Amino acid sequence: MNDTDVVTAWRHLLAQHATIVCALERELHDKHDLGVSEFEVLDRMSEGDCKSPDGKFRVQELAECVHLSQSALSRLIARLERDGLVTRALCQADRRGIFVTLTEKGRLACDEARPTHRAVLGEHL
Amino acid sequence: MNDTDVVTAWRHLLAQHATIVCALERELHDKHDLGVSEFEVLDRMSEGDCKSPDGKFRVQELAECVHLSQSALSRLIARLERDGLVTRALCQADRRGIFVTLTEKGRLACDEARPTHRAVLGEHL
DNA sequence: ATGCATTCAATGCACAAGCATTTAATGCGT
DNA sequence: ACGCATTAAATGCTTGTGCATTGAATGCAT
Repeated sequence: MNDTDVVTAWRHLLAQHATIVCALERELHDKHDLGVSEFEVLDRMSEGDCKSPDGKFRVQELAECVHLSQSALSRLIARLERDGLVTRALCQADRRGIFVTLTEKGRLACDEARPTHRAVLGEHL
Repeated sequence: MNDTDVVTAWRHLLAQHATIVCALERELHDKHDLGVSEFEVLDRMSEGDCKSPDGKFRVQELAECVHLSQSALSRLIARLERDGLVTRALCQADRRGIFVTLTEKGRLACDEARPTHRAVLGEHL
């Protein structure tokens, strides 16, 4: 793969990313009052992905899942908690860590938003 | 393409994007004191891409090129101008618009950074 | 047991991005 | 010629992000 091809591929990736993120942001925000990253986190949690061996969610792991920094995810979780979509609970085993859990409201919001999410992706992929 | 495949493809795209942007940001910043968007704009200009029919660069067109909003690009251009990499000049034909031009310093900076940029892309694509 | 390095999450801070608005210039219709 | 809608770019404002730091808890070595 020569330089020109690499650059072409990269620009294609950038364009796709920009288009889709932008479309998702609009749709998810308008119809479900959710940001892309917010939905991504909820979606991962509802799948039981990024789970600790003990079965709950740690900030660190969720962060890697959605390609955000630890601090960004800390604040994102704070927003989700403020909106009642997740709860933060102390982890007794290691009291430095916290467990993040989907609330019923959170699971519901995610389930409602998922079709929109999938539809937008379907249009563009 | 079913839902699962679409989501898999999307997550792959997100992961690639995050990894590459992150790597580019680090390398370009450390070695050339440039951000990813900054380089992208300089690179496009050095190619003569995103050009007006009359042969100069308008903010609007550059913005579309690099998938940024008009306001974001306005400020980006301001930063590049502050650093002496581009100049803004009034457009006599339509004095609402401005022409953005690469300076010699800008062209040089871009030429120096390009190998780094291509190398990072090569590693990840 | 005590000290020290390490780890997890939260926070202060700086900065880039988008939206909405503003300012200036243009073109069009009457 | 005048007003009015339109367009280009800049700017005020808010928000999300990352880096660096902090604070608390842990584990390990002595």
